[in-house]
This record gives sequence, structure tokens and C-alpha cells, in this order.
Amino acid sequence: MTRPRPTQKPVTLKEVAAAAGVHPSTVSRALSAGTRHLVADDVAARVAAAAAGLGYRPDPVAASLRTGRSHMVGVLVPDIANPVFSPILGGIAEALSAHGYSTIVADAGNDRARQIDLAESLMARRVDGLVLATVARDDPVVARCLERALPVVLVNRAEASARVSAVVSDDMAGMALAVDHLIGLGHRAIGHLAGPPQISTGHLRRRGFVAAMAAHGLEVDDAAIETASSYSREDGVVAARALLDRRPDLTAVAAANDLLALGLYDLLNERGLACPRDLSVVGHNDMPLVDMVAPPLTTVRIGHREMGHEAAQLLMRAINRDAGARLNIVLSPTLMIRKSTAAPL
Amino acid sequence: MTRPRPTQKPVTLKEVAAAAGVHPSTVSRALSAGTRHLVADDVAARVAAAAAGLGYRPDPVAASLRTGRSHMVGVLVPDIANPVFSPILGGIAEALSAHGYSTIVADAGNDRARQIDLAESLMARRVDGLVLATVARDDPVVARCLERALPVVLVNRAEASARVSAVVSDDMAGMALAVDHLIGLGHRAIGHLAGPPQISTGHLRRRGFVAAMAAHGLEVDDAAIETASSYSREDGVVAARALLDRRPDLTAVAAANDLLALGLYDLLNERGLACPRDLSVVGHNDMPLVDMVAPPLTTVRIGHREMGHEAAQLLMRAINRDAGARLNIVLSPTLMIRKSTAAPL
DNA sequence: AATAATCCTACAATCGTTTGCATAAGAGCA
DNA sequence: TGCTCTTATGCAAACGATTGTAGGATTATT
Repeated sequence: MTRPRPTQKPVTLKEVAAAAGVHPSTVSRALSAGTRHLVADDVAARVAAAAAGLGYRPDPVAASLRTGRSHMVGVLVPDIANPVFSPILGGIAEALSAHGYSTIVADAGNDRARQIDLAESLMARRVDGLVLATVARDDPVVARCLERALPVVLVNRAEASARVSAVVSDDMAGMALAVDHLIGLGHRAIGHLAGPPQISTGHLRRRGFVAAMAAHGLEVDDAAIETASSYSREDGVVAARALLDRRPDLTAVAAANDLLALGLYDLLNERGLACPRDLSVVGHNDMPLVDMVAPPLTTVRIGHREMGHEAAQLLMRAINRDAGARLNIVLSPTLMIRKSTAAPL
Repeated sequence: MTRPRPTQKPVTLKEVAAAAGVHPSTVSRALSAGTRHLVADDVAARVAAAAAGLGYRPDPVAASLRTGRSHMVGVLVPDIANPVFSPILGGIAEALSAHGYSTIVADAGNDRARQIDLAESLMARRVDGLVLATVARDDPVVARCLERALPVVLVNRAEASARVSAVVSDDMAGMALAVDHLIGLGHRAIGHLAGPPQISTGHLRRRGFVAAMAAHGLEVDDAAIETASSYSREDGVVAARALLDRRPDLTAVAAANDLLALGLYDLLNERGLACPRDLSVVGHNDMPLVDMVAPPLTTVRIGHREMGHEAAQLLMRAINRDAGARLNIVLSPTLMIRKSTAAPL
């Protein structure tokens, strides 16, 4: 057993050429769709047969070196463990693989230097484009891509300046859905657990919250808003603690994110308070499993999978027709009413 | 604006060589740790300075073509949307990047042909190794890697024949934990929601269940076990329906997987039954958020992140010393007792 | 029938590194 | 001084594809 080199070496273009009795360049042309018309039909058939017979698989590395393209796109996510990104990734991968593209995802964290580094290394690997789920409102990675003229699409989060295409949810409208629902139930003292302001979702959802309240003639006191330092359950509880300590009179809270809402749940448990009896809570994202928590979370649903799909399509367009107008797609969110909201006592 | 080609081309080895006044090959040697000792210290310093000055970044594609290595490893997961894999992926990526390796994950689904295809394309991209979270008990992808002499490590699931290294949880022990707990509470009529038998976890956890019951002198009737066709919430409810229809007398169910347990929750809700009053439930995996569902799920915890770490280490070892003994790491699970289990009425 | 146009195919350069081999310079030794 | 032995560098050939250019057959045109 364990023969030293059982590795039957992959067959190369040259071997196929020899087998078909033609020059390697002819094989190349015969085999790639774009140039097949340059070679005579009978020769093409002979080549195809030889290739199939030998089990030829073109070497993408060699092709990349020569062409500068790779049929791969990179995806940068801030936290691969955050369930929100799963459907986005799934959507992207599905749409791209339909075009013969592979996806290479990198868990980039929130550190800018690391993000740039990762992006740089993806570019070095000749990715044909980048999907960024990491961007801050003013992002250096975007600038870098622009310099290199690398197609890039933003997903879920947008930049402040619309330099590149993006597909996002209508964050302000989403908050309006949440606020309208709470006000419809009779709430007036409503607080907001905000996300990081450097991120478009954090910024916009906060603005959306304030605007929606104003639309009902409700002035929002700064004390009614607490900003979490990241989108995580842990930072959610610390922000929630600060908010409720400051404003114990609140009867409802609209969170910028489901994870923050769950952090709030944790705090309520810790304090022996009941949701929705003592406090109504609405989340944002409708990520997997929030329909099963106790109580099932009322939240703003975003079509994440669709979001990934659209982003992939946009990127393909940008890759194929080089340049291509930058355009924004904004998806309309819907409200999933479950059990975490009720009329105030 | 939009200058046609603002793309300042990346600097190459040749340019660095010119700047330092040496031959490209010398630059190559001076810059890579393994061969630096071949070049004089002063020259090496000069080269390093030139490289830094020009902002040289080696081209990994060209290097791959020449060396056949890539400093990338591929990871195949069956379902990227399944939260169980997030911490595994995180653990793998973290450990690998510490060694200067990148991770390229592919969502392979459950289709064998697709898995093989994906693995093949990763190999074509010259990955230095593969981590498989997809394997069935007898897996063709493993065979393919063996043929190509490509280092491979299994994670979470194992093969029936131990042909390659793997890091898994002690599935039988995990089920013993679950069963012992239920029996300790006074249950006797205990059922099992089993996972797919082609997968080691499905197979082993079923055997573990039967063995643990036997250890308490309890014979397990086949009717007390229902096999789900996949690890999903949806298939969980259909299996649960079949199981409870057949054996309405059960007072507890040990599921092979948290998703299946949640499917069982769905069914209980649908029938107006309460957990744990009418039925105690224990899951397996302790995936994110199951501590927040209603009721919080008692489940067997597996160190998924650690699992990823270990797998990465194993793979690094296999890549560096070529060959390397195949060895198995089995992690001990623990029981997280929450609110879904109680004494029978 | 001669010339122009068309169509295929072969040749060779190229992408950016790495690495076996040759060689020049310097060190050590008799 | 003449010899071998290191040591440091240059040379050039890979790795496996793609593609501009050139030239040999065919066919069409007058």
C-alpha cells in the first residue's frame, strides 16, 4: 500500500495537443467557448474527444497567471459566526456558481488593517471582484478597489458616498415599520438600541427611528437612545443595561439588530422582567431561530438570501461589461409580528 | 476622474531586482525565509530595502504555478447556513491564518457528485490540503484525495474506515450523557430522533443511544427510533410526527441534533403539547441560540471551535511533514442542562 | 488563370516565480 | 604559488495556459 507517488499527474494542454495531433494553442482555442469559432469543426471535435479521453482539466492557476482573471470572487464578512451572513453567503455563492464562478469568503473582523490586508491578498490571488459585507460608512477597502479598478459590490451595508454599487435593505423604512407597529399598540415611551454609527445600518436605523417617531409627533430625547459598540449579544446587554437604567419608564424598545434585541432579552431575564408584559421588544433582520426564542421575536425581516443574489448579479454585470454604471438596489423590509410586542399595561 | 487605467501595476520581482542591482533569482532567495541563508547579509538587506521601498508583494499565483503549492486550504461544508459550522469554520480559519494559510470554504451540499466536483476544483487551484465536514461513512472524496496524495482531515464527522485523520466528538459518550440524564430524572419510555445513518454522527449517536439504554437494562424497540432524512428543522418535524404518532407513550426524546430537537419543538407547538411537561427533549451540539429558545434546550455541548482548531493543527502537521501518521482526536462532550428536561409526570 | 480575400493552424512570447546548475570570487591549505 | 573547497550570485528552464502575429491552404473574384 501507500505507493510513494500514486499521484497520477494531471494531463496538460500539451498532452492533449499531442494526442489530437495539433498545436497546444489550437487546443486552447478549441476548448474555450470564446475562441472555438476560430478552429475548424472537425478539428475541434477531434480535440474535444482527445481531451475527454485523457480526462483533461484546464489548470486555473496557469490560466490566471496569463489572463489576470480567476473566475473567483472574494467575499469579506465581519463575522462569519453571525448567522445573519449565512443566507447572504448562500445567496451569493448560488448565484455566482451559476455563472461558473467560485466564492472565497474571508472572515475579516472589524479591524480595518486586517480588512485591507485580506482584500489585498485576495486581489493578489486575482479575484475578479469583491463583495464587501464589512464596509463602514467611509471605507478604505473601497478606495483601494477603486484604485485597482477592481469590480466591487457592497452588501447589507452601504457607504456614505455612493461610489460603488450596493444592495441594501431600506433601513429607514424598516425602522418606520417597527415604530409604527409599537405606536399602533399604544406605546409612546419608546427607546432605541442603536448599532455602531460608523456602519450604515447603525446610522440609518437610528435616523429612521428618530424620523418615524417625529412623524407621529414624538420628539426623541437622546437619553432614549443607547449605542452598542458592536452587533453582538454581549454588547447588546451592556447597552440595554445603560438604556434601562437611564430610562426605566420606557415601555418599548426597537433594536437595530436581532442580536442586540437578544442581549436585551438577557438583561430582562437577569432582572426578572417579562417581555412583552414589562417591555415590548422589536428586533431587526429576522435571523434564523429568532422565531423560536422566548418570546418569539417581533422583528423586521430582510431578504438576506435575495440580497446575496442581487449582489452577485450586480457583480457579474460589473465584471463582464467592464465599468458599468454603479447602481443601488434597495430591498423593502417587512415586519414579522410575533410575541415580543404587546400593548403597554 | 476615472482615468482609464489608474491601476498602478503591481511591482514584480524583476523590478525589485533592477532597483537593488541584482538578479531576480537573488531577490527571490533573499525574500523567502527558507533560502535567505544563501545570500550575503548585506545584499539581503539591500534587497529587502528595495522591496519595501517599491511596495513589492509577491504574486501567489505565479508562485503556485511554479511550486504547486498555494498556502490555501479548502474546507467543504454540507450547509453553510447551518449555525453549527460557524464556530468550526472560525476555529479553522483562526488556526490556519496563524500559520500564514488562507481558508477557502465551499458550500458543498449533500450531493456527492457536487462534492467531488468542488473538491476537484479546489485541487486544481492547488490547495495544500482539505478539511472535510461533509463526509459520509464511506466517502468518495476521501478516496480521491488519497489518490492524489493530498493531505486531508475530517472534522465533526468521521468515515467508517479510519483512512485519514479526523477530529470528532465522542458521539456515543454524548448520547450516554443524554440518556443518563433522562433516566436520572425518572424517564423510562425514551425515544430517539436519529440522524442520517450514512453519516457517522447519525450512526454513532443511534448506537450510543441504544447502548446507553441497554446499560440501564432498557431494551430499545425499533419503534422508539425514527430517522430523519437530513439534519434540518423541517425534516425534524416530519420525523418527530412519525415517532410520536407511533409511540404516544414516550415521556422523553433524545435527538441526534439540535435542529432535529427544534423540529420536535415545532411539532409540540403544533399539537399544543408542552415541553417539558408533556415531553422532555434533549438535543445535541449546543449550537448558538438554543439557550434562548422556549424552553431553553438541554443539549450535549461539543467544542466546535476547538474542533476546528484541532483539525487545522492536524492538517498543518500533515502538510509540513509529508505523510505523517493518521491520528484521531476525539473530544469529550459535556451536558448542558437547561429547561427542556424534567421528571415525567 | 492570376490575384485577392478568407480561413485555419502553428509559432513563440508572455504572465511572475522558483530552483537546478554553472561559475566567479574568495578562503583555506600545503 | 597552485590547489581544492566554500560561498554567493547569475543564468535559464521550468510551471501550464493564452493570444498576437505570421504564413500556408483554400476559396472567391475578375
